[in-house]
Order: sequence, then C-alpha cells, then structure tokens
Amino acid sequence: MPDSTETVAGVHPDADRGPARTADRALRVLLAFRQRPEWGVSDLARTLGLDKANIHRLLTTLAGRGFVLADPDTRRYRLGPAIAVLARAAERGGALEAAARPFLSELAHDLDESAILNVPHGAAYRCTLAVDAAGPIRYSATVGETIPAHGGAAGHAIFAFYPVDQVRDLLAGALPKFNAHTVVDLDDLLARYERVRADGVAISHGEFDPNVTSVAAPCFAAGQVVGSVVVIGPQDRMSGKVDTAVDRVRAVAERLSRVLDGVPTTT
Amino acid sequence: MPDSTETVAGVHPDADRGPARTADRALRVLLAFRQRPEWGVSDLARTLGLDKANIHRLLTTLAGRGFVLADPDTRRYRLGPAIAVLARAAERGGALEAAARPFLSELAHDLDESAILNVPHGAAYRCTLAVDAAGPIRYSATVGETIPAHGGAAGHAIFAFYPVDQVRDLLAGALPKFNAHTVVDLDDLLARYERVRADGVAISHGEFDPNVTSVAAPCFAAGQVVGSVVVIGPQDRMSGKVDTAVDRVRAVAERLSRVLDGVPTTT
DNA sequence: AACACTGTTTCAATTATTGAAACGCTATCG
DNA sequence: CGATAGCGTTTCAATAATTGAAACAGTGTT
Repeated sequence: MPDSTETVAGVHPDADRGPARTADRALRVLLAFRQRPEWGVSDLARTLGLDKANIHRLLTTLAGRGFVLADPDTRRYRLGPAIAVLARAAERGGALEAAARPFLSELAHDLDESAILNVPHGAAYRCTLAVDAAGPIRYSATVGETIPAHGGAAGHAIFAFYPVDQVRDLLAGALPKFNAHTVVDLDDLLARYERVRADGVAISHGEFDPNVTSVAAPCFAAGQVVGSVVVIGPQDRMSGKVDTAVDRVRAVAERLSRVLDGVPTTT
Repeated sequence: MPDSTETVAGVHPDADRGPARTADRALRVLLAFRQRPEWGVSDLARTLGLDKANIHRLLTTLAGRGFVLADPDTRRYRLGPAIAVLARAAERGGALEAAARPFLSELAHDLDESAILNVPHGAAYRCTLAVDAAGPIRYSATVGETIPAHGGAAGHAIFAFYPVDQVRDLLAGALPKFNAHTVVDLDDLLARYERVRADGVAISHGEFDPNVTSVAAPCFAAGQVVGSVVVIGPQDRMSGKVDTAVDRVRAVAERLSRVLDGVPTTT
C-alpha cells in the first residue's frame, strides 16, 4: 500500500492536475503516526523526504486544530484529541457503516439470521450496526455494546489480523471466562487466530453467549483491519447452514473491503 | 471553541505568518463531519464559506488518502477508514495516553472496575483513554466524550487544582443539573474543591451518572494539572472497595505524575 | 421546456507555499 | 572545557502551486 509516494507522475512538466499538495502532505504527516507514535520535526522530515521547515509548519498547523499535540519538553509530536473526536463521528456516520448497511441487509435476508458490523475498540470490539433477522427467534444485537476481544467470532475475525505483539500487549492479564467454551488461554487464542487467518473466517459455537453460533469475517481498508461482519443465531438453527454462512460472510466482507478501498461497486 | 474561523487577523494586509492555509482548510473539512455525517460539495462549500471547486479538490485529496470516501451513487462524502486507522494509532500512542496506559491497566485489573484518563478541555473534561473492566457489568467509557467540569469526580480532581479565579471565570453562568446529587452552586463547588485538594482525591456518588461511584485523582506535569485518573463502577459494587480505590488511584496518579515529569517515555 | 441545482473541469492571476540558509539552543564528545 | 553536531525555529525571496470565477455536463423539479 503506497502512501509515502509524493508525486505520482513527474515525467511531464505540465498537466499535474492532481490533489492539493499542501493538504496531501499534511495527511501524510498524520499517517506517519501509525508507524511511530512519536515524531520529531527533523526525523519526520527525513522520513517523508521533505524539508524541515515545511514539516514544522505543517505540524503547527495540525496542532492548531488539535490533530497533533507537542510535548512541550521533548518538542516531539503525538496524535492529538481531534482524532478521537473524529473517530467518534465516524463510528456513527462513517463510510464503513454507510457502506456496510446494504451488505448486512443482504446477509440477514439471505441467511435469515441477524447480521452485525463490529469495529475494534481498545482491547474489545463494539457493535456499530446491526440488521436483525425477521423471525421472532433471533439474535437481537445491541448497537453500542462493547465485548472483550476474546469473546466470540466477531472478535477473533478482528484481532487475528492485529500484530501478534500488539495482541499480547492488549490482552495482558486474565481473560474472563464467559462460559465453558470461552478461550481463556492467550496461547490458545493465538493458535486460534492462526487458523482464522488461514481460513479468512472465524466460527464460534457458544464462546460468548451460550447456545449461539456466529460466523465472522474481517474487512480491511488500506491493508488494515477496520472491522468484522458477523452472522449470528441460535446454535441449533445455525448448525445446518454454517457452510453457506461461511461462504456468504466471507464474500460480503471481501466486497465491503473493496468498496472501502475506493473501487466502485460492480454489482 | 471556534474552529470555523478562517483567518484570525485580516486587519493588516501583511504579516500573516500563520498556519499553512491549504492544509488548515483540509482539516476544517474533516472537522465538519462531526456536525453532519454526510456532505455534498456545494453544501460544504457554503457552510465553510469557500469555493465549490476548492472544496472539491480538497475532498478528492482527502479521499486519495482514505480520510473521506465518496458514495459513487449519491456523490456525497463520509468519513473514511483512515480515521479509524489513525484512531487506533492514537489509542495506543497519544500524548498522555502513552504514559498512562500501563497505569490504567493496572488499576482496572487490581480493582476489577473500569479505569479512565481524562484531560481538561475548556470548561469541561474529556475522556481520552479507557481500560474497561473485564466483567460483563461495568462502566463502559466512551473515548472522546466531553463532560462539563462540575460533573463527576474526574472533573473535580482536575479543576480543584486550577487557580480559583480561573475557575470562577470558566464556570461563570448556570451549572446544569444532571440529577439530584449534582453540585450546582459555584460556592459549594469551590468548597468541595478545597476538600479535594486536602485529600488528593475526589469521590463522586452518582453526581453525573446515577448509581455510579467514581474515585479520581489528579496527575501533574511541570507543576500543572494535566488530567485525572479515575476508577469507576456501579455504586453497589464500588461501595465495598472505595477505601482501597482511594489508595490505589492516588498512588497511581502520583506515579504517573512522576513519569510525566521525569524520563521521556519511548514506546 | 425552462429552470435550479448538483458535481466536475478548465485556466490565467496571484497568492501562499516552499526550501535553503541563518539562528539559538542543548547535549554529546573529543 | 571548548567544539561540534544535532535539534526546533525563524526568516525571506523565488517559484510553483493554489485559487476562484466561469463554463460544462448531468438530474430532478417546477
């Protein structure tokens, strides 16, 4: 995923009707913080291949709106509170939620079970969008509910694609046991993650809620996990259609990922 | 909080060595999405007082890095996946957050309740980091949420250490009453602050959220309050461990303060 | 059928951006 | 202890990128 590319085409001297350069550089500065949480002016300038003075001005501009924050002592910059604010806005009305809605409806209708979108939230994940199944007996999801990372397939489908050391960091300490089927050992969980990565889906039989089976697949944007799509229902009813659910959920998650990367929907 | 201001001073024709205008405008475009989840080009241009063509270029620039995403059908823009990606980075590597994280985890684990970091934000405070308790019943904090200064122990622990005249200035006007236990009189609040300064901790029994007890202690950097550490949970469960919580929270806040004043944290 | 409204493209004027260089400053090293 | 190398910041003239008005192409409404 190229994001440090400055100019796409500099061959021809003219005809560079591209994006606004100054704004684009500011965005590149922001994105640099996912490689390293803390940057100094010179270091960042060297990394991005830009001038010191230029980076300095961009950083103060970003700081003026709260997107970064300068440690007064070390003179180094970290991401600021405006990011968290925007993230909250995105959780309600972001492109992910908007794009996922029709896909969830499709899943819920085809499989006749509830479909949910989850996003990572610290060492947990949060349900941001749900389309319940039509029938009276169904999994009724609560939008806004937060569930620990190791609880259920939806969590596996997200955190399996986190860097392993980050997972160890996030899930340090005892993992609460929700019932007999909960994965409580960290190494067991990491082994489980390996299979999830290989399969592209996670399946849970009552690991969080008892007697509930769920099938989840990750969706990506710019090469990173940003959430998971889940189909979930009562265990006895799901058992007959797990295979179908696996195919559908995986396909939908892939299509969603493609939309998020900017490729227009082909269907 | 003015954030739609274009130029700060346009009186004098020269001497505008301010932030980079193009980048700043791009940030204002981003911030507009917390007012409305979806924007069209013309509408946004009118709201920000800028030209259509200008906004269009900025939006495509933002879209190029994934900060916004255009619905191909409606041609309207929403916040994109890059926001969520950055939010994840900020959750781990924000300024204070980097230093506070291990302390919060320790508190949450030891007391088995949610632990939160708050920072002052005008006449309010904002939750910038939360480590939720493990169990199913817990205070689930929302990162980015802003709460008025006089609401809850976390606010007391911060603003008790502000200069008194500054507090009078900030909290001039009526203080909203959240429930029966909210402190709404400024003099009562200042008296309360005196006790908080003496104790080094603030305790709230349902002053903001009903049936919720919280224990908060301030953390300092360079002699100034920069935030507060809170342990918070359901009132009935907390009542048995308030004394323990007071000791732990105070101790952790002091250790955090020492870290902030001492060795530069490199993650 | 004309209208009002989108989003997009074009293009010359000008304005804001840019990068090199100079400036304090702190820490490291010989 | 003085020199040096690194940092972040400021300055400023040249330049190149931004800008906004206007024209364009659709769409849905009146």
